Amino acid sequence: MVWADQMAERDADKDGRKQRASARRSHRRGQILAASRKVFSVKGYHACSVAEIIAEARVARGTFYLYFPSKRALFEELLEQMFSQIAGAVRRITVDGGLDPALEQMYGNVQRVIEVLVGNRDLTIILLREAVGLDADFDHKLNVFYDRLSDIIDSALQLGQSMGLVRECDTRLVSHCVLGSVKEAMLRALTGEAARDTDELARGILDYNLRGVFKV
Amino acid sequence: MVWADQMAERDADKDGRKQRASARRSHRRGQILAASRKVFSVKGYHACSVAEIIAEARVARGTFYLYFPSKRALFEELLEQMFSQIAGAVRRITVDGGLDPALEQMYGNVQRVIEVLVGNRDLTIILLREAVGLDADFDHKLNVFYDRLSDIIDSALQLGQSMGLVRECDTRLVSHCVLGSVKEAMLRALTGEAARDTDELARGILDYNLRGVFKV
Amino acid sequence: MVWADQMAERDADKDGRKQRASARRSHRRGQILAASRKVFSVKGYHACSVAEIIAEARVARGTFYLYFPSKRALFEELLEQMFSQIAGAVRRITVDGGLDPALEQMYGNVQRVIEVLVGNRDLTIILLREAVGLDADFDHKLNVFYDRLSDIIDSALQLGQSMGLVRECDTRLVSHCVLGSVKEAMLRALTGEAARDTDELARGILDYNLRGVFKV
Amino acid sequence: MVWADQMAERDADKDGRKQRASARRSHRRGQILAASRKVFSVKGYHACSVAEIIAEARVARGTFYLYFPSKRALFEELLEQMFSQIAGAVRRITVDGGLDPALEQMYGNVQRVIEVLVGNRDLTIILLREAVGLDADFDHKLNVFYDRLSDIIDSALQLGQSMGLVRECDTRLVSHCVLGSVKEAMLRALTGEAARDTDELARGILDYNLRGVFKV
DNA sequence: TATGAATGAGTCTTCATTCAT
DNA sequence: CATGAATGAAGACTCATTCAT
Repeated sequence: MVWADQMAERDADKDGRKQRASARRSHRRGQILAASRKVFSVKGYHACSVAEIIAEARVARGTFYLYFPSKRALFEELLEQMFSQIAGAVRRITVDGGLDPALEQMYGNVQRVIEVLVGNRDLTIILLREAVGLDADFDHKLNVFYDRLSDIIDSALQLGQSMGLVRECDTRLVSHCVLGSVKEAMLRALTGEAARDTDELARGILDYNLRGVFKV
Repeated sequence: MVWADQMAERDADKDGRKQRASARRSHRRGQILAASRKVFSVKGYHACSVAEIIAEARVARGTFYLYFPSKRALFEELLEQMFSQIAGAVRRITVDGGLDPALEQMYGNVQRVIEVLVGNRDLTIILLREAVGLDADFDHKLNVFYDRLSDIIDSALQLGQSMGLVRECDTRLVSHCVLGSVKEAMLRALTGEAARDTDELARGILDYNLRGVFKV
Repeated sequence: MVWADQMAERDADKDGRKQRASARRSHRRGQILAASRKVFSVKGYHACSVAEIIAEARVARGTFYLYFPSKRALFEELLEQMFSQIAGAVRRITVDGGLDPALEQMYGNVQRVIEVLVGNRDLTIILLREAVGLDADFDHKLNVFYDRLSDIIDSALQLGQSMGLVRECDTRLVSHCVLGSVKEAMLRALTGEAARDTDELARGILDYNLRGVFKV
Repeated sequence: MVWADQMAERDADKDGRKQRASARRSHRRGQILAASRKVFSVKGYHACSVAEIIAEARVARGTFYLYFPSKRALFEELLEQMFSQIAGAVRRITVDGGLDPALEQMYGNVQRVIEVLVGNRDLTIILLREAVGLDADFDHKLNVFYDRLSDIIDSALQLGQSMGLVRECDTRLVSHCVLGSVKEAMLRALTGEAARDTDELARGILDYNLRGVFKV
């Protein structure tokens, strides 16, 4: 074997090792992330200690801090995941073509969000139940997130108004109402014992938001 | 002054002292209750220590435990207060006379609740933000409370349906939506910097819930 | 009524008041003393709080400190009572006449002590069980007391030796043994459910101490 | 070095580390146990705080709770040690051969017990002075222990009676006397400044118990 | 990289004692 | 004298984080 080959092989080795190491690395992270998701969703942030997380993850105490700087940071990352997934599911309503797409787009948004929430039951419960009250800084992050969501809703409403679809109203206030109705309905749907059909949920929530409870 | 008079006077004295003592007693309770309401609403249950409460209340550590068996019990009492006030503001819709009273009754409920919430800003924030995640037992209490509210809404919806006022829908789901919309809207209204007009809020929230966002 | 008579009457009044006051005073003390004796003997010094004592005595908190400078001082006084009673029951053996009086004197001592112990069951239990371990200062007092008792026993033994009644032995060591045997036997007798006959106890303990367990 | 060897070595390493860790672990326990033994024997259970124990043990607060669930549990373990050592030193008297072994066996028991007590001076002082009055549950344990000892003495006495060695007497009462005499004599011997010869002590105590104080 | 023993700041709670009425 | 509300020092215990191996 010539020199160059040896080098090449060594590099390959190194890469392999790195990849393996990296895979192991992310594996560890995943272990911890998954375990914490499970534990947090059952007992809540405050009621669950690092000890419980590492026990569930079958990882040593030190290892935990090898991958996460603190319990709080881990929690933040967990929620960050949710943020991006939900954010990814929501798309701004556009009016650049198609027939009556606005409504369909809204429905799509609602359904996609619900799917994300249902698909990440544990994370959703965490997000909806107690992602609040950790400290001022954290609360701020959460507010920003919900503000973003509510902004999207707000602008959709305004768009609807300009299109003559949405009635006269305080869109700011109504966007909060919309957000709240989705949050509560979903939390109930996820924590209730009976599993609900995603589509039905989406349809029910959307109907409520569009038409209210009145007959006419 | 004869013996009987002296006794009577002494008794009066004693009663007077007792009354004053009792007044002081409840005053202290009030001090602590108020201080904790303030502190909890700013920093949250977990982030605030007994030390902070007694500092705010300007009361000694021992005094705290003279009036409340534990930090947790104090918190529970705070929420219990809210529970009863809100519950007291909500009245079941009745149909035993009057013209179109149902709608007015709903409006009255919404407005009264909002008034209670606005009038107890700190408590409301505590209730809406983090009265959750303390422990299983406490969560249960909260759930029971919200269930009761949502039950009241539910039966109002069913009544409305039987009267032909409310459209066909999953009243259970919709009651959660209604509850959620009120919770979120109120939390935003109370934590936002701009104070909002109670009446306007009530009207906006009610409109949203009755008619949805659609024009027609 | 003439002046002198009035004065006399006033003085009598004053005395009467003083006496009554003093009687009340000692009455209060007695109340507290009795209550604490009861409570201490059941739960022990550390396990019983001032709150329990005043509850049992039906006396206000402040009143307690009107009669006793501290919980600890009260306890000391309780034991002091025991000390003097026991000390009063023990008399030095004398040889100044009578036939074989020494033995009878010993028996008398043992029986009188036992009577005191039995007659003050609560105090005895307190004294024998946990009058130890409060703090160095207190332990010292207790040691002094027991040393005095054991000294009395010691000198009785030495006297017995000089009279040819008591065998050759380390009287110091034996005096401790004697003391210990009485303490343990009495504690068992008093805390055991079956009440024992005082005379029988005295006889049994004395026999044991004089003749040991051996037949010959 | 082949793979299997590497693995073996790694395992050996791991084992080695574990063993060392375990050694360290028990070392820490020992440190704390020793420190508490010292502190407790001087100041007593109640008068000594966890702070003092960890100061003496030169260990952090958390470390204490790493090895013992509570101050009380530590204390219990300390006494448990004594229990088993003393219990191990006492053997039932048997009559299945040898010449006059019963007496020698008794002497052996007494001496072995005394050796244990002397060899664990601190623990003995703790046991004899204030292993009482902590709480009902603990007192019970202690009573059970002493009952066991006194039972052993009792049955030895009964055996002695059946063999014609021990005189007619209430063996129950006498067994308490014997126990008490040993307790008191040992406590005095251990807390007195002058160290005493074990053998002399044993002989003195045994003589006292067998023959009493009388000459004949 | 992985481990888990060690750390100590921080928390809640108790209770003997004081003092204004 | 009597009261009991108020005090605050002191205690036991927890748990997120660090670090030597």
